[in-house]
Amino acid sequence: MRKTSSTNYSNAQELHDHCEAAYTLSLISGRWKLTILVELTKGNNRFSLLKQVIPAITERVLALQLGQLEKDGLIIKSAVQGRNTPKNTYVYTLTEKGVELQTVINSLETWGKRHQPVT
Amino acid sequence: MRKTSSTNYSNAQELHDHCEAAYTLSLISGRWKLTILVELTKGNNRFSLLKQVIPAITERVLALQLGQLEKDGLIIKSAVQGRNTPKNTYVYTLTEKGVELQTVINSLETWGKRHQPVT
DNA sequence: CAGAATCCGATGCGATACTG
DNA sequence: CAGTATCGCATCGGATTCTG
Repeated sequence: MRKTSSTNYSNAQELHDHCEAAYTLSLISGRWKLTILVELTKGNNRFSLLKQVIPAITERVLALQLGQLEKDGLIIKSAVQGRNTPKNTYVYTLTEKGVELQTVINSLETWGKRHQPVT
Repeated sequence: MRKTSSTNYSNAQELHDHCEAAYTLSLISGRWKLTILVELTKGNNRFSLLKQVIPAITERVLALQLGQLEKDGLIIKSAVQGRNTPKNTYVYTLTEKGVELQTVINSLETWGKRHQPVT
């Protein structure tokens, strides 16, 4: 439920409408989104797998960010047919859009490697 | 004044420490930072100029984001010597790090151009 | 297995008014 | 000119508990 009337909202909206970079940025701005995308490319494509490899994330937030990534068309959630255990199992896969984000992530990473202050 | 004890904070910290991409992302994640960086490359390098070309931003937020960009070493703020009007005038210029961010911004923009749904 | 529900603290951004 | 101070609302992310 968004307050579509707030200046906050409309500012963001307008920004995304005429600045492609800002739009792209908004899709990957979430604490765990980059991590999730990376893990998906590694093949960790189920909810429980993601939880395992990203221990610090809570189920709530994982579900939240997966939902946003799906809504934004970066990933697809599909049900898995288990023959004898047809339970609620899903796999998350990257879409074409999601795969092409790799380029962006790479450039973020390259810049970070060059300029992140040593800790 | 940060609550360095919160999980929220430490999660972010650790993420930035071992994921270069997330670190880079954090530096440009602010509603107006991309816009500011772009305007700086165009030569709109003073506080009042930035206000003019980005009418929707408030002075508070402009000062805030300029401060963060400076703290992160992306821009430098330097005083200007007016001969007869040596008032408080400053120019903001991109550092080497800031200039090299252009590559990243370009890739964000390229992706956005290809994939942003038409409105 | 894959979440939904509820609660809450931390942060972000906008509005307005004031200042060296 | 270039901010700072105070306020208030909205969003984000974490903790915990419950469910089809």
